[in-house]
Amino acid sequence: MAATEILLRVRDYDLAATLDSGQVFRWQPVDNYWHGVVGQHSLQLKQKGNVIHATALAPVKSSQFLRHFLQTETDLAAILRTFPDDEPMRRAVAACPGLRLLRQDPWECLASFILSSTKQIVQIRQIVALLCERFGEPVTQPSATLCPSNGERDGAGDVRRFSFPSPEKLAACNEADLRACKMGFRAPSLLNAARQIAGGRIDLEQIRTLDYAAARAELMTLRGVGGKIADCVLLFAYGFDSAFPVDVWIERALQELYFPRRRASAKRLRHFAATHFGPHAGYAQQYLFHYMRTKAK
DNA sequence: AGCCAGGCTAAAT
DNA sequence: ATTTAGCATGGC
Repeated sequence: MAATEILLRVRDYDLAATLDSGQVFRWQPVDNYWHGVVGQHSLQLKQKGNVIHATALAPVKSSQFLRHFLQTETDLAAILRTFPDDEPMRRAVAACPGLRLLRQDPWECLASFILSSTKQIVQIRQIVALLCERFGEPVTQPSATLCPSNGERDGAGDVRRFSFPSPEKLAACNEADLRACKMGFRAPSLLNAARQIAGGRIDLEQIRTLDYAAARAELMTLRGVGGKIADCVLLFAYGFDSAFPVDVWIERALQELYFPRRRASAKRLRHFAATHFGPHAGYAQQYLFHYMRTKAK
């Protein structure tokens, strides 16, 4: 099969940490490469120093989609300079200096985070993988060496991959179809979101044109989408850098790192988060999240 | 066995 | 205006 090699020069970039940081759920390390899918492109990525090597398993016209997804032209140093100069932030950045935010497709991001509530990241990955296998389109040609007995790997150890299922595809499902992907009580929320979007009642492209507050309110009209999930989508898919998703890890981080003496209410923590971290608060959030998750182990 | 997991919603203070 | 069960499922 024809493949395309893409080389991207980067600086201040930690590809592995970024793909494994809980903002995306479909990338896995296989033999020194990260395997994943961006849109309809099946990709293998690896970083050597300041170069990211990408192999697209089918021909691509331009590397633009990949540079956009990876945000390789974002000046990370400039963003880090806007962070508050305090001890917790310095420690969080020092723990992973090349951690980045990606720029995801809004629907994939929204759907994935609807599935994320009270799930561990490993389980979110499993649910999303099942959803894509069942309802996505194959993005790699199943080869003659494909072993149907396990349905996943061919002779070279490669993994069959699928696009993320479209809203229309999921809108045509019923709740039981989705529950079969182990998503439990999240199934009706995902189904509703798919139908709202497929039916044009929510326009994910139009949300780009709104300001942060309006975009957030629009996403939160969806059942199963509260402030945290809306902020994840605004940050990871639309690039609203001021969005600061507050989950259990971040709540713990703020409490332990910034209010170690007294117990702070959830409201106080949210207010602190919204005012303390500056115009790229979302990046700061990602550093704190990564710091808390890695220092625990 | 029981608790908790990148939450949200509706009900109860 | 805040706090608290219930919600599926799986890993430990």
